Parts: sequence; structure tokens; C-alpha cells
Amino acid sequence: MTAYDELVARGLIAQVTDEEEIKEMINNGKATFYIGFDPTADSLHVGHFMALCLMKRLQMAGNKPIALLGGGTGMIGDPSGRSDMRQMMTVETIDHNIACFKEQMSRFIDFSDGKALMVNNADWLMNLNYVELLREVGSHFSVNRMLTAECYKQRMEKGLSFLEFNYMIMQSYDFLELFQKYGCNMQFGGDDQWSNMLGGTELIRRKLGKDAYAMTITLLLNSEGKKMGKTQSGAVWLDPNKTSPFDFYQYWRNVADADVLKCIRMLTFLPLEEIDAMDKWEGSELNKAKEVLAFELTKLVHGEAEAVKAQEAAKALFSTGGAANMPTCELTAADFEDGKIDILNLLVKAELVPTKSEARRAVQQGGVAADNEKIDDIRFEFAKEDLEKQEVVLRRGKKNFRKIVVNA
RNA sequence: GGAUGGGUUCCCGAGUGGCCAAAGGGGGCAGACUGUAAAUCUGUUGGCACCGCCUUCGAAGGUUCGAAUCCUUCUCCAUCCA
Repeated sequence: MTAYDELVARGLIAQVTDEEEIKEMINNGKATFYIGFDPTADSLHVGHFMALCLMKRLQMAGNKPIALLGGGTGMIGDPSGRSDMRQMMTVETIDHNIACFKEQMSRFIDFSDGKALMVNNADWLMNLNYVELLREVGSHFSVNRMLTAECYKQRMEKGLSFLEFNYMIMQSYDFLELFQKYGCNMQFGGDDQWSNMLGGTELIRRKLGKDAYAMTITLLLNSEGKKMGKTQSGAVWLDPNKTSPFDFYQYWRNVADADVLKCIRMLTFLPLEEIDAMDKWEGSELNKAKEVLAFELTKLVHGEAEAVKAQEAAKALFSTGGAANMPTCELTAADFEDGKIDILNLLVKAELVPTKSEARRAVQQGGVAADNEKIDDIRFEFAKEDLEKQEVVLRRGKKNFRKIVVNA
């Protein structure tokens, strides 16, 4: 199977500008392609991970990837797929985020010996001269046409600032720059980037009379049509300090039936035959597929050792209630009053709930247990010596656990 | 610059002097049922010292015994005109 066919079989490709050309380039390792990453946070997330995987797949097929960090475009903010304006970031934040991105990326992609490049568009965007840019680049864009682009259409109702309107032009300029500097002839990106990317191919054609290509990656949506990799409390991060390997594992362990196979196909490097075999699994058997998904992804992101730990912790927790490798809460003498700590304070301290009101509610609704013994009295207290003697597994709801240890 | 309509709790959206911590929906959380799934049903959803108190309705002032609601200024957004 060719590299391109595999991408199609995995459902990774959403749109392409010229399928025949792209197929030919990719399969023969003739593509120099770039993917842009705007430094919108201090860690990469699952969406970025998909893009990095794609880079890796293409790199393995002999193509040359360029990772573009958006130090310049981050100053503007991409309006695509947003219902309102992004908060403007300070230069310090952008720099910090870029540093974080760089570190995480170099763990996934091999940048040694020119096998891949990492560049920052601040290097050329920040020094642009306004009037010059307007004449050189602006003249090639039709406002009428830009306004019909899907990414702006969504914003026509809520409002779109001129700042954001220019994002497409900046991204197009990036492509032109990379095309000229590195012979970069292809751009990849999320499907929401389609119009921005076309802006680039168009600009290259108009300015240089040459062809460049664009291809978008299918957005990873769940069966309800929402972006995956997001929880109510925010994104699922790749940084272990922001999303622990255990939580990361659990996120994938808990995907809906309808989404497991799709995720395995798109996100893991397992051979397609193996995945097709799982496709026949039904009902509760799919639970195994979820384990595979969670394990494989955790391994890719955090390494095998962490993946094993996360898996064991999950298994211990859900089958035997054991406390191996569980997130821990350490109490000190200061947490006790008269040698005791009450259940509400303990829940908050263990970060199982954000406030005492929620702790109270959780207990009153029967959602709290210590060592699988339900606690329904909000005045319940733990004695210090009991906790010292034996660690306790505190649970809120079905899936939130914390081991309580006294460290006096 | 002018006119009009707006800014309400996580989101959408009601409320136009006291009965408002603020309807309804969505989302979240918890319980039942399950397979750590989905669907469904039930409860819950600002904080705390929880039968009481404190902070919230774009911001700051003011009127009033009492304001999310009235007045003033400011600010932001949308629509139309220029």
C-alpha cells in the first residue's frame, strides 16, 4: 500500500487541491511540506498530535517536513472556526509558548541532520513593511472573494475585526516565503484551515506562476460532531504536567463506542490489518479496543513505561479497587485539626472537588466513598492515626480517585 | 461621526423597582441502569461558618427603605446611514 493510500484508508485526508499530483509527490518522497502551529497555549494538544503524526508518516515515506511556529501569526489570531475574537496574546506569552512547543515537538519528530526543519514565521512577518506588503501581496487578494470563504462567513454575524481578517494574508505569505526559501511545495493543516491554505497556493500562482498544493487533515470529531480532545475543563494536553498520563489514558479509555475505531485508525500507528480485525468487534468487546487505543496513544505521547503504569493503575482501580499508581494526595500535620480532618475539607484538599459546596453536594448525593464504603454524612471525620496506619482510597463519582497518604 | 438595538450566572436566553442567587433550555456533576460506552430516568448546578450570611446581572457613580430592573457618565458589540 502506498503512503497516500494509507492516509486515505486511515481517514486522515479531508480535502486536497490536486489528488493526482499530491499522490505522486508523497508516494515518491518528493514533497517538502509544512504545517503551521500557532502558539496559542503552553502545551500542544491532541489536534496538534494528529498533525505531528501526519508529519511523521510522511517523513517515513521520505518526504521532508517543516514545522512552522506561528510567532508572527500568533500575534494576529486565526478567526477560523471561532465564534468570537481570540484574546490577544502578549509577546512574552507567545515566546514562552513557542519554547514549550519546540520542546514537545522535538520529542516526536526527528529534526536532526536536516531531516526536518523548524522555523518561526516571526522571522519574516515581524519586519514586514505595511505599504510594501499591501502592494506586493494585498493586490493579489480580492476582498469579495475572501468574504465568501467559509471561515469568515461564520463570523459575519458576530463581527470580524480587520486584524483577524488579515490572518489569511499572513498565512498565505508564509507559504510563499517557504516556497521560495525552502522549495516547500505543499501545506497541510486542519480542515478548518482550508481557505487560508488556498490563499497561499493562489498567491504563489499569481506571484510566481508556479503550482503549490494543499491538503487538509480530517478534524477528529466524535459521534456527536464535537471536536475530540476536549473536556469540560479544557483540552487534553500532551504536557504531563497539564494532563497526567493517567488522565490522558482515561480520556481515551472512555471514548464512545462509535468513536473507538476511528480514533485508532487516525491516531495510532498500528497496522491497518490489525485495526480491520477489531472493526468486527461488537458490544462489550469494544471495551478491549478502547484499552488498545488508550494504551497505544499514551505510549506514543508519554512513553511505554508511563503507558504501562497508567494501564495498571486503571485496571487496579476499576477491577479490584487497588491503589497502585494512583494519583496521590499527601496530607501534612497542618491539614488536621485536633488530629482529625473532615470529609468536606479532605475532598477539597484532594482536588476531587473545586469547592466545599460541591463537596457537600457530592456527599449528600451519595457520590463519595472511602475504600468503597459510601460516606453520606457531611460531618464525617477521619482520624489522623487511622490514616497513618492505612492509606485510604477516596472516590468521588465513578471515575475520580485519590489515594490519601499522611506525611507528617 | 449619526440613528437604532444590545451586553444577565459555564453557554444560549427570560426577567424592566421588592415574591431574584435570578424562569426555561443546553452543558456539567451525582444517583439508578450498564461494559470505565451510548440512550433513558431522577436529583443537583455562585460561595461560605448552609434553616443564616456574603458576592454576582458590561464599568463607575446616583435616586430609593429597597435596583439586574430607574437616572447619569463611560465602555464594548451588532445593524443601518455617512
